[in-house]
Amino acid sequence: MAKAQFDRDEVVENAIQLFWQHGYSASSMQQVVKATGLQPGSIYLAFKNKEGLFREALDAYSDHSKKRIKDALDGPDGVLKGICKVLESMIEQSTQAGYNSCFLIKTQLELAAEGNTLHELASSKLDEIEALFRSFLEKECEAELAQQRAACIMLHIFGMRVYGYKPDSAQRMRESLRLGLPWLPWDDNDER
Amino acid sequence: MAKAQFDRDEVVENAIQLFWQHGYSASSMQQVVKATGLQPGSIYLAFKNKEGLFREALDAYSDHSKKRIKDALDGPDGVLKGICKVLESMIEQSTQAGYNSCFLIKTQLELAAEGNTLHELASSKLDEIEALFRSFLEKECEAELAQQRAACIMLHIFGMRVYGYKPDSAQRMRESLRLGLPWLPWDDNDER
DNA sequence: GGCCTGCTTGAACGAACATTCAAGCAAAAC
DNA sequence: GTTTTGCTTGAATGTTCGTTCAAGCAGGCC
Repeated sequence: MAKAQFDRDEVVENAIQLFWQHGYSASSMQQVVKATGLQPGSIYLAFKNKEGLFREALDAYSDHSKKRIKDALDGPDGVLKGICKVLESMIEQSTQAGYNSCFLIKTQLELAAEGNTLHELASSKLDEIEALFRSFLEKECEAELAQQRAACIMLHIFGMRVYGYKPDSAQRMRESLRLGLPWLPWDDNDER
Repeated sequence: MAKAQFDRDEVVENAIQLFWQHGYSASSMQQVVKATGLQPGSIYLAFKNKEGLFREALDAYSDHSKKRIKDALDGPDGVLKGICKVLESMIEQSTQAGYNSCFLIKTQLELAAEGNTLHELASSKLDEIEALFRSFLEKECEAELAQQRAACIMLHIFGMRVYGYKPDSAQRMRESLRLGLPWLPWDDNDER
């Protein structure tokens, strides 16, 4: 018997790039074939169909995101400082050429029709990220406050993921974060 | 010569509903034909192509949005109170069945490829809305502060337009707004 | 060595896509 | 009343879509 001759993670990584950039509907299987280097038959055997590959790409993207957040919040400077770093890195991303918001948010908006399973998958992944912030915040304050603050963080993240398309918006976003999340230990040196 | 036998505004309004719900790529001309009641030939004569109709829909949606904001901020209770009302009405919208974020934001994210003219059109419309808030705020405070506050409002609006998909998020959004925009005259009676 | 198993290949499929255009038609112009 | 003008019709166009599948192929197993 022959084992799969491709690296599944690498294929999924390429799929993330394609789907993240163009969205679900605007990514054709022809583009997928080109981006992954696989032939149609191999893709359909390994992932069942376009939706299966997309689902796996969304999963992998979400895992990366959660890992990055966990690592930052588990870091030596503590939870609150870690949150600041995560938020600042998102601002940083928005200044780079080819900035593309967040794959989960784009998917949630694109496939927002009621009951669409990919929309719901993206929503649940975003919920998990909010739950992640909440669980870390519960080390710092009581449960209800932690939940409210996690929601407030998500609202600001969502805002930045859209506002980031505006050129030269980084400074404005930094100011807004300091105003909207005053309980975070902002470093004024960051505020160039 | 025969004049157009359809009501252009009505057609555009139907196009808004379709494109707003499904996005640009996932709306087929067949669906457009059904939604508008026009035959393909009439659509192509009147709007040139799918992109032309979409552009006109985006224009009309943006005009409606700006008008609603202007009316609220010109209202008898003053600019700041008007802003509160606009924001509260957005929270209200998110609680309704079939909630669908904001057409401009969805378009900006869906067609985010560098240089896409529809992406840029949506971006410029969002900029105009920010400029609208700024011009009204300049009646209340100095220019630089007005600009910063307008940006902060937009960030919160963007956040709500995404966070609103989460069930039962209305109360959390109200709290976040009061915390993030403390210079607005919030009515505690609204805070059920 | 010869069979089996299961991945790979890529041409082919029907369906759906955006768009076109010749023919039909009705109101305006004279 | 006749001609002209320009919107409407809807079948047809060529392309691209997601997906399938028979044939090819190569390592694992006896």
